[in-house]
Amino acid sequence: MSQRTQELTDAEWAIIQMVWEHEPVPAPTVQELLEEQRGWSYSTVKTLMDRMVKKGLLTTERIRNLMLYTSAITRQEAQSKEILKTLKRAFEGALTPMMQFLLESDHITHSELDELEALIRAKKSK
Amino acid sequence: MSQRTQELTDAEWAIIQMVWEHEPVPAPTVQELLEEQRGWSYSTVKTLMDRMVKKGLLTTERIRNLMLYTSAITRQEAQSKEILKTLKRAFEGALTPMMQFLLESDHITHSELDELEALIRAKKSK
DNA sequence: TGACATTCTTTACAAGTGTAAAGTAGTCTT
DNA sequence: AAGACTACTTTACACTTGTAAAGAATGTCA
Repeated sequence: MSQRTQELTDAEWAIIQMVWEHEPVPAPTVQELLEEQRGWSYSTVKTLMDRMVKKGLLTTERIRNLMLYTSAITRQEAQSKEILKTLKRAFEGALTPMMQFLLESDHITHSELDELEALIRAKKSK
Repeated sequence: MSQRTQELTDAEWAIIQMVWEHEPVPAPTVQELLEEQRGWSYSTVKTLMDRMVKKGLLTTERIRNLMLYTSAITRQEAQSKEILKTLKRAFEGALTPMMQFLLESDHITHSELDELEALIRAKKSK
């Protein structure tokens, strides 16, 4: 059980985000947190979370009758995996074209550009 | 049929990459091109491609007995969709953290950094 | 014209995903 | 102790995805 290098599905992303922010957290709380955003019923959330435990994405600890869920992978790990997937699939592994694409997409503000410039400069001087 | 704003699966990415590079292209050719990489049989490739037609990702044109496939979305559209998905899922829509993550992650070379810097500067002056 | 070869079509099937209803069990309140 | 809450468990079901075998149709060469 639980070979990690799993990919997260969309539903799993929604859930694990909440877990990262609130862990250790019981399923009902996660359901409430996602109510608005997704409109999932308790059953749905609980089912998803239990599947995630089986996959090794979350772990549980039982306190009396309450199950508390905790993430089993870090946000960084998950982000990294996700980005690499996109990089491989859509850009055939080439990082610069992907960055370029991001820059060119119109969703970037002037101040974000400044920030990035600073980041690059910092990176270069290292 | 064929509302577009579909996401591509992994198999679909593999196929459409070949289509972009060789279109208009018949299924057997795509199968040969992917033989090495994926080891898919003709049936598999053909099934996938026909599903993609149904989804509006590819179109076909029949010449006598040969079906030629052509992409119905551009590489840019697909890349954009893919990146936005990652951005939304994994970075809650925040572009700078994602770029930062990319910068900090792997082996960006010095010259790539230069390139990016230039891109940013160009973008800013626009 | 019959035998190959090539390509297309039909059908299938298991695993994974999104979604949840219904039933059960334990806890709290009066 | 009965009823009401709350949380957990079981079961289900349709749709998508990866994978392909088997059969049908068409074209080609001897």
